[in-house]
Amino acid sequence: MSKAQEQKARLSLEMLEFASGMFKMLGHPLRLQLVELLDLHGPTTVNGLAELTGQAQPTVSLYLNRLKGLGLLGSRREGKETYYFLVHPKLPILLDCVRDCSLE
Amino acid sequence: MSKAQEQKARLSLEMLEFASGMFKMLGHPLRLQLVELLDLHGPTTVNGLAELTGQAQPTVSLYLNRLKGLGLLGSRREGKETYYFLVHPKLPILLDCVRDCSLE
DNA sequence: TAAATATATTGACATTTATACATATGTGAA
DNA sequence: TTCACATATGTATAAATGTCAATATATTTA
Repeated sequence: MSKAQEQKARLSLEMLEFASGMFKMLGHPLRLQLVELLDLHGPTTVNGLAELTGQAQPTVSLYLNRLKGLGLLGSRREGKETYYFLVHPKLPILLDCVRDCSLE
Repeated sequence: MSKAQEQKARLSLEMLEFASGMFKMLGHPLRLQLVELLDLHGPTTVNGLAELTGQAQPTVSLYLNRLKGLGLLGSRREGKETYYFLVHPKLPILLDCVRDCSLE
């Protein structure tokens, strides 16, 4: 089977569940903004993101944890601070899609 | 400003609202499956999609209308049947992202 | 150990959303 | 107009989610 045919194979129900879960997680303005800011600024602390978004710290922390739980983000602790960063390889592509849309 | 810099401009709150609304709409297994099937098969009737997904007709009709309302799908009536089809230009790109993920 | 700072967790409430079912609307053929 | 079929809409209940305040945990410094 050629590569093009492979790419157009029908998605399994399992994959649909997984992918829709991803989209659902991005289907919230603040969560999408957090991902976008991490794409622009690289690893950032919870308070840094709270200031950039103007949201309360517990709210930001909660969403960052949920994004991490789904495999979209990672985190590392440095002293008192926790830096979050993108880990899922497709996120920059999705964000570029969104940026393209905003230019049209 | 270079094209690369344009592409990395920070998204407006308006755009974040709009884009997260799109992702939210795709954040449901059946809605994502409907979009995927329309990408694979081209324009398809409501009953056709109900059979392909195994879901009840009212459920499929409801979701198709919501996808259309957000500008992701279009429809045309031919006699008794209504054909739905993709209209948003970024959907095939997003679906290819998902298909790529399922191969890794 | 105590205090200060950064982050994570919990609980309560309102709102939204999913789901299933019944039914209404619209179309073409008899 | 009446019937049969395709689609759309409405309703009710259950489940999931957002939001925010209070509080707990963890780390560093005094």
